[in-house]
Amino acid sequence: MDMYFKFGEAKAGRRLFEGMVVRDVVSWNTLVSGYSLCGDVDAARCVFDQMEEKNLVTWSTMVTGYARVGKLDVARWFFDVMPERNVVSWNAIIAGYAQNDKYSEAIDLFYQMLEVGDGGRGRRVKPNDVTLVSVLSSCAHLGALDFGKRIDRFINRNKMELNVFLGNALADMFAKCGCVEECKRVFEKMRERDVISWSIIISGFAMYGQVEEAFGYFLKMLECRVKPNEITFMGLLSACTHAGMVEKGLECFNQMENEYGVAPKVEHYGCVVDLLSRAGCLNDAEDMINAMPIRPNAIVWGALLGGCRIHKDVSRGVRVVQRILEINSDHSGSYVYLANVYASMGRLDDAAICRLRMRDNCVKRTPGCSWIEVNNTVHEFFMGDRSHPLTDRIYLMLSELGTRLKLAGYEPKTELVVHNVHEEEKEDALFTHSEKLAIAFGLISTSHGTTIRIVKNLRVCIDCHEATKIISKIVSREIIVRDRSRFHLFKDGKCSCNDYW
DNA sequence: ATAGGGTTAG
Repeated sequence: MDMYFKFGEAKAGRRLFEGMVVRDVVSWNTLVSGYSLCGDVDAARCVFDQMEEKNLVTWSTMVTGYARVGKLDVARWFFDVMPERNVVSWNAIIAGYAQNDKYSEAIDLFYQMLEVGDGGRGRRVKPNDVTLVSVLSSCAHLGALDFGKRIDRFINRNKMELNVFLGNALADMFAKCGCVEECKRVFEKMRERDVISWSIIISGFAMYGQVEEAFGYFLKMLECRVKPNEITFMGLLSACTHAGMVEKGLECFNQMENEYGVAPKVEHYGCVVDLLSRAGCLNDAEDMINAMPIRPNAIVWGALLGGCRIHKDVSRGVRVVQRILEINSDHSGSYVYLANVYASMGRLDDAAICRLRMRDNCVKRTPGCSWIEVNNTVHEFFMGDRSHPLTDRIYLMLSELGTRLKLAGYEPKTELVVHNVHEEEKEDALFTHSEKLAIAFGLISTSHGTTIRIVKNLRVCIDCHEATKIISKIVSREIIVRDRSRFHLFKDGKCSCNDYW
């Protein structure tokens, strides 16, 4: 019966169930999980409501079913009211949160799992490898290295075997938390590796712009006769993008289909357009979009727009904005670009109209956010944020940094700030960027010489990048920033990205 | 027998 459901044959599964002479709770559960597997939670719920005898499995199935379709509140309700819970029920709800991008909540629940167990009789439930996979994946997304390291110690202390799932999750956590060497160590230690393991280590090196290592592992992967997939090639292509290696990237793009039989998807085109655009090959980038066999999305055009901004190609930029707004009228980057172009030409009225249009369409820019983990707590900062308990000391540190930065020759890069404020206000706006707040907090709350690790949701801005380089020198600290697509290692006044990002 | 897990451009 579950075979039918696995192949999406819900009706056949149901017919088989109807024909059964003796039905026990297991056959009912199979029916419920079958519907849930096909994505039809409502049907699963309907069966659930008809069942007279329910057990742990029935309840857990409902938790998974609702989580799978993104109805987390309902999943949580089932989890909260179920009469007893075992490790699988906990895993179901934790995975549900993690898979719906609620990483902090997933980790909170993991803590609760350790504390309360099944809730009813106070019996503790011990996490297993499946639990840790979801928790590690959440750490990876949050960049929560300290917490990830504790999970690593838990694995070692309990002598848990690094199976391919757990090993992959652990290696990916290290890669995404700024420790490629640890990622490598885990990868080498794993007894079994699949295409996902190889893709993780390749994109791990890609995030640091280490092309040689990324392609080195690609060659080893081929030697081990593991077939690369579309995600492996995303890793390789983004390695080329992060290092500005146009020729190698194009070669890789051509080979993926011709030699390895992996058809490029819109994501791969996006990556190559980004590669060409950053390098200033705007004609080639635009030609590539126009010749694509699949429909370009707003992200592909957005990559070209980014290049127009870097290389100040205004006329192409305005043309690209039109194409983006045709596809997605909510694209905040386009409005901001256009407004800045008008403003820089002195057409302030047009700039204002553009911003009004953005507001009328209720387009919101994603607010910049940075966070830093200190003593197992994640501290989050937004631009101009004054909500942190240590705000006074943070701003004191910021102004001290400001003075020392200017002495060291730093000049605020105000050109990209909105154009209707005074020069001094622009500088203030720059100086309270979330990234600088997080760095200032890191400086006052960690001991001298400690590496500061920041994670941010957007790409690092040019001014923060310049400022962070100098800060790393004047305070003699390594500062590691993970932005939305790569790592920057600031040390002694320089950044590992060589100012290419 | 029936429930739980990892990688993807901007």
